[in-house]
Amino acid sequence: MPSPHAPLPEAAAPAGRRRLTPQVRMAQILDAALAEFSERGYAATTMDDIARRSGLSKGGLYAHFASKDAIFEAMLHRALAPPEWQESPAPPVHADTRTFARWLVDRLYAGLLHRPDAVVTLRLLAAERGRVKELLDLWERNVVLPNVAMLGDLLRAHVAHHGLPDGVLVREPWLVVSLVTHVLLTQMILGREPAVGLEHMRESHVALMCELLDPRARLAQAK
Amino acid sequence: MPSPHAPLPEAAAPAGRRRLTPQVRMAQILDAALAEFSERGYAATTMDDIARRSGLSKGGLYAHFASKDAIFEAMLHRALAPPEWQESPAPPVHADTRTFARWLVDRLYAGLLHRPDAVVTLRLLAAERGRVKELLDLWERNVVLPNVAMLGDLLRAHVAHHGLPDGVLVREPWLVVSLVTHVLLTQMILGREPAVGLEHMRESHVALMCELLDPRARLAQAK
Amino acid sequence: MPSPHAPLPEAAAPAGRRRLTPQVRMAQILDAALAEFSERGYAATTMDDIARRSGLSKGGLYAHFASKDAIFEAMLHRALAPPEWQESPAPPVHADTRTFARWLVDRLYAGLLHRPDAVVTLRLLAAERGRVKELLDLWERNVVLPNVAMLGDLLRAHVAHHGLPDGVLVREPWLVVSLVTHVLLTQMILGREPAVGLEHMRESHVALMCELLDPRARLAQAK
Amino acid sequence: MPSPHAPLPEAAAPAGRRRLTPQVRMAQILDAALAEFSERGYAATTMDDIARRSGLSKGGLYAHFASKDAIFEAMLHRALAPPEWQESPAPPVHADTRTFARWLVDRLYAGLLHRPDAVVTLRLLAAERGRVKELLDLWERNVVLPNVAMLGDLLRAHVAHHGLPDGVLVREPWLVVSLVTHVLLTQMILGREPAVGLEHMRESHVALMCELLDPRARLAQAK
DNA sequence: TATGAATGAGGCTTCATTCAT
DNA sequence: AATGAATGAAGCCTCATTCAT
Repeated sequence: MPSPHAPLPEAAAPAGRRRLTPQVRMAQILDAALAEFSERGYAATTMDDIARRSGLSKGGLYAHFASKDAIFEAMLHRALAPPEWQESPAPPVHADTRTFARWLVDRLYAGLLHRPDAVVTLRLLAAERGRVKELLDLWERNVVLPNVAMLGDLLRAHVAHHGLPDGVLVREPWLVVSLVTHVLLTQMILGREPAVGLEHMRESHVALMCELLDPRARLAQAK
Repeated sequence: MPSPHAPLPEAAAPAGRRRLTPQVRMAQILDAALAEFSERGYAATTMDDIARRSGLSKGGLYAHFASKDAIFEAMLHRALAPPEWQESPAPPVHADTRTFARWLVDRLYAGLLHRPDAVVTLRLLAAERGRVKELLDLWERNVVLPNVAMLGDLLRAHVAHHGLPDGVLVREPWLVVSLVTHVLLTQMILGREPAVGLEHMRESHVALMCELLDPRARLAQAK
Repeated sequence: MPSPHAPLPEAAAPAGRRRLTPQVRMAQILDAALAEFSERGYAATTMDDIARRSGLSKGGLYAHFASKDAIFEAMLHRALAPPEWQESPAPPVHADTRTFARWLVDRLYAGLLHRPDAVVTLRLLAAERGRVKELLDLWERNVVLPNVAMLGDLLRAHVAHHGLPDGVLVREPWLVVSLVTHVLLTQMILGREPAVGLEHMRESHVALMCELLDPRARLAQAK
Repeated sequence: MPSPHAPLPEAAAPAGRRRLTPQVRMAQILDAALAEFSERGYAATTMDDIARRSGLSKGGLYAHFASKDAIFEAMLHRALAPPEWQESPAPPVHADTRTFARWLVDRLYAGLLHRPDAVVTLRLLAAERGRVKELLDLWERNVVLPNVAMLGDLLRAHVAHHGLPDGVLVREPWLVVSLVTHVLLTQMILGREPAVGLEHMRESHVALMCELLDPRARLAQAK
């Protein structure tokens, strides 16, 4: 496929123009749309931008989507689809607290911070909030709340199994999520990881969770 | 939304050509700009929107600002100016931990969550990040980092005064900020307070800080 | 005014969306541009004027030219392209002086005064001089100077062949050009031919050249 | 008077604001107008340009002229006013031909080429021809034609006095004007003197006139 | 399906002119 | 007389969308 920027020598056009299946084309378009929308926002992104990045002409987009808005919506629908949790191994609820905390933190980082699309999508959601109200509600109901609930179940199970003292963290599992949102916000706004480094932050988060879940161990250690 | 910068009731603007001092006009324009930009984003906001809301004709804006971009930048400059910390009373470093924690949390909530402009501005920063890179760096250096540093000083002072055990929170004061960013993100993206309510969240935050700062009290209480 | 570049009768443009090849469209646009620019000047000509005259919508122009300025420049480039001298018959250098002089004057008149575009273009060049400096230099180097040089060659050849006395005209061939610029200026400024009439002026020019080239014949005649 | 570009420190404003007589002010404005209009043309010149150059505010212009067009017209009226010929010394009609020719050429150069305003004004006339039709007619009747007529008188007187042979130049005095228009056109379009230099051209013009007026002298000299 | 010329609405900006001061 | 904020009408240009090919 000739790059859209090349002056395209007429003779170089291959005999058979690439004809892709609609599914592949639409995926290409949505990829391009995510990249472009997240770089410039909805209003500042033109159909030409998307067309160019997906290797199509402007008019060609309309063979697959009815409008710019339709592309945007389809793109977000795909990006906000609930991730597959099933394939993950069983959570080490019965392991020692440090192992358990590290596993939890790793899950959160993997789901939110290590996926480039996640930050990009959140940025778009914040920017175009007015355009996608109902999609946001859907996402909260289907993705956010269930995940927080599951988090609570895991925490309760771990505390019960080890006979750890009660604490806010167990009663308010969203506080765990709260921890990583700092990194998220930094990336959303400053566009880069916090200065201290992701690895350092993860260690701090694990340590914090350990202190909260097992204060006795901390006091014993502090002696 | 009553902007904190505009003491003028908008309803008082009468018809007819009214000449105001540039200072007043510019403040009006920036107020209008903040409101409009944060509703629709930079690209989707028109000069007509801003003009209408500031009670001016479209052309009239150009007597005060050279371009749409100049308005945007001036607006953010004003919004990101370091707030006045001096007027606040002395932090109760020597008070008991709960009082100290509540004071800290209150400060954070007051500075970030209870000001309507703060969320709105953060949303704009996330959306138009590419447009205001250098402003963001400035803001981080002049506002964010100093505040985090001051937070660390306060925490260390409190812990030292009361002979509390060492912990992550003291070593990594940004974790405290981390707590409220969850609310911030929720407001940025969902456009409303978390379902559990701000008051409830504040209590949880205070409790969490107490647990982290004074684990002995928690264990004693848990008996 | 039928442009020499547009073989298309303008009246044939029907309503409805008509797609033409870019070459044809661009020629139409440049024709329209020349007509409009020369009527009102660059600044006072609107894209709507050009669009209307080329049978296109305003936006349509931008499918072919990036800006008003690009149209202007392309139009002048075309207008200032060196004319085709090759097709003309061999200059009658060896004929008698009157025939030779008449041939030279005819060439100048044909090249400068009888082409409606020439005056119009010169007017534009004078008016928008600041906008097209480098184009002017190019034109002088590629068109004006070579033509003056060729003029000198012809004059020298004629004088040598007939054994005529030396004179300023042969040493300074630009004086020949000088003769017709009066008409040019009149047309540029007054917008019409001089009151005495083009035909009369041509006769005067021929006579003047004869007097200068062959003073002996004049004196013989004057007796 | 504070420069319009300076940020004007309020306190620095001198006690008495300069109040000029209307005549002086209007002359200043017309000077500024000529300079600005000739640099950019009518449409591209703004009232602000003129105001700035005449040391006035935009609104101030309207205290003296009713509109932009009124300024333009007044400026041209002043520029096209017939020059004062009376003060010049008597033409050396009875001197030898070379002296007479040089005097004539000098007059033309002084009147047209050595006055910077003349070229500038002609450029404006060519550019804004449509705007000033009737002014142009007036100028032709009152300035151009009388001067050409006077030229004819002088030539006839000189030829008669010296018994020189009849020739086109005497019958068609506009041919003399024709000579200098080449320089005029060059300056109008290329914005600079011809490459060969003004002095050289003047000598050539004088020589040409001598050849035309007195062919016998030329032939005698050529022997 | 795909292309890209074409449309038309609308956005940013300029500027002649007005007018309160 | 003079200032300069303010208006309103264009003007240049962009872009989502349509449609002939």
